[in-house]
Amino acid sequence: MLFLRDLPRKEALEALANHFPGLDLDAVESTLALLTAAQELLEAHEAQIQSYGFSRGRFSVLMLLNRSPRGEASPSALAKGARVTRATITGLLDGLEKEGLVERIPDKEDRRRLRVRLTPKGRKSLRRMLPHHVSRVTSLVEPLNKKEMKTLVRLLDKVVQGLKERAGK
Amino acid sequence: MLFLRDLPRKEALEALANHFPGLDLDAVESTLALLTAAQELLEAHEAQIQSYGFSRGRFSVLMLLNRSPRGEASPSALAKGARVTRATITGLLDGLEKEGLVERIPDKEDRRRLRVRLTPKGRKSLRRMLPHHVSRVTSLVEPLNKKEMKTLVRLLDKVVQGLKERAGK
DNA sequence: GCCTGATAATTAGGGGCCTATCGATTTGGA
DNA sequence: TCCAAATCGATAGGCCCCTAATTATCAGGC
Repeated sequence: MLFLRDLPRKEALEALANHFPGLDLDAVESTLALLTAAQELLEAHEAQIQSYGFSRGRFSVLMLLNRSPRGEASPSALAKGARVTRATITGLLDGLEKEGLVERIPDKEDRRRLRVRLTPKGRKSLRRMLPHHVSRVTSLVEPLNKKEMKTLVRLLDKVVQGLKERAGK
Repeated sequence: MLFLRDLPRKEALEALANHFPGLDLDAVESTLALLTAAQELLEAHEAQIQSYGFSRGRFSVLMLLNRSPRGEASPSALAKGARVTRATITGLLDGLEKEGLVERIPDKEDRRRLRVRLTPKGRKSLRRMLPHHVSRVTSLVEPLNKKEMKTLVRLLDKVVQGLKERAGK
């Protein structure tokens, strides 16, 4: 962020233009809009998840399990899916297990492994919040009509694509 | 997030449609694109800040100070600007002070207060990274042409506006 | 059948952020 | 004038996430 979010956008731009003459103000403005929107969206999303009483990490684990074949997955797979380290998964599972939402089952084929499984309570908990969650999340784009939605997807894909291409510096 | 990011978008949508018949798939798709993009953008941004050796919080504090009248601000003001609590600012200032980038100065008018000031070293540190930061951040929207930028701003503003309206439940 | 190296999950320790609370100070109304 | 409420920064304790190291197990080459 350029940390100008608190200023009216116009002033923010002028402030920047003063410090960095030759800046493409349209680019700055859209960047600002982009990053600000990104932050607001994720904050809103996080707040919603917390309203169910879960942290983002725990919610991720539950969602991933819910989607897996038999409501089961290895900690490593969960780590990959939730985009956190295996160490973090250990902690998340500790919490979820203590709440009785998941259980750890030793794997007899490979004794290094565990299988993590949703308990009935965990499944129930998910079933209670999922419909609300989906409808709530989906309502994010409610202000847009179909055509605008498609345009938004296209433009965001472009930006993200550029991000990935530039990732290798 | 609906935690379908790892699936090809088409499959993700079908998976959802199975569980929630009657869902507006266009809305889901754009929501998915929106949240995914938001996360990727913020992650890239965070990574960039960390490449300067700062946490997001510390970077915020420096940026806010850099913009204030005499490179000074109260901890409370910094908390508001950086969108963290005063408790968090205390910790961030501890770190920045230890690195010699800011200093805490007692306020003689109101002895509850402090003034936090950029040290010359802090100022120098900012000057070194700011141009790079601005150009790098701005390059996010490089893949878009002017018209697309304006469209993106308009659509994102709509979404964020809707977010705020819905904030009061 | 062993050793070497990979892989699984955990542990240890750290940073960032939070809420709740505290002690000091200022302020404003009776 | 005085006292209750508000405000300021700091502290305590908790959760989430990280990296690095640890322990247990497995797999492949000899």
